[in-house]
Amino acid sequence: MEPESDQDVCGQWSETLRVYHDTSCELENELQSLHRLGLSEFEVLQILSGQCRSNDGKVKMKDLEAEMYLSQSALSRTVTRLEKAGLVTRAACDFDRRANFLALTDAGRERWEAARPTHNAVLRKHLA
Amino acid sequence: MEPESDQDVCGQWSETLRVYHDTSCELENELQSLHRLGLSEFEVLQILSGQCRSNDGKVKMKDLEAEMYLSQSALSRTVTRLEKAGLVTRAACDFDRRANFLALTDAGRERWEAARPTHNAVLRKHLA
DNA sequence: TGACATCCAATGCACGTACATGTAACTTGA
DNA sequence: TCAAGTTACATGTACGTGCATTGGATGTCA
Repeated sequence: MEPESDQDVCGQWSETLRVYHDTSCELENELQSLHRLGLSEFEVLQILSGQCRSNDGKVKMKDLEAEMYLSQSALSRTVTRLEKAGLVTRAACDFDRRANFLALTDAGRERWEAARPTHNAVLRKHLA
Repeated sequence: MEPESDQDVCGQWSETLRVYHDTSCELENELQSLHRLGLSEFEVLQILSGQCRSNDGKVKMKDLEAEMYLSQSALSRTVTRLEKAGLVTRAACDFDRRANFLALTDAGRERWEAARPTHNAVLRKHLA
């Protein structure tokens, strides 16, 4: 907890920028070219897959939003793209008809499982 | 150099995402509201100021591009915005008329010096 | 010199994101 | 019970970015 100079934090920020840009750029390219998925699309599939915290296969938009660095509107459109691609389904919630339950389709789970090794490989390459 | 599990790299990546998004989001907001500067605009001013590596006050677009995580086209437009705002000047290079020399105007240096404390404060807050 | 490749920067275009707003559904309190 | 406030999600709009292409300048080599 010693005080840090401006140079220190500046250098730390540069390093963060480097890692972030290099990694997310390659993630974007690899996921897009190998699996036709944008990075935030992959991240939605990842969460819906139950990989992070267990779920019964259904996740509300609000919960999804809380786990992602994406605005509500961007998330809405991302899910729309995934829905049009047949990878997720929107289902109305019986108890609160404002809310949507999202779930992976079979195709969605297959696509995610196919893309996961690619995602992990890039992370290993840049962070290991 | 021990092998890292998928969980390890995944957690590391989550942490990087958190730091990156929290920090750059607040940088963007603070610089915009207090100094009418976007983050990449500030970064251009920062480099032109000679803060990083010394320069004679003139920097070529290509050199700028090499120091930023921004495409050539995005950089070209960013500089156009700064030029329209009267913060930088484009000057043709005598020796290579393909190249542009960029330089801060007085207003550009003033804006950068005003914004620098804001930038540093946000970095300290998130990285210290 | 001339023909062709390479390089620098600008621009048309498509796309993803954030902000502001709209719409419908739920909640609260008198 | 109903009006006002709140919440969930979608959508209009503006904007910054990347990719592909263009135009002009420089380099290369025969």
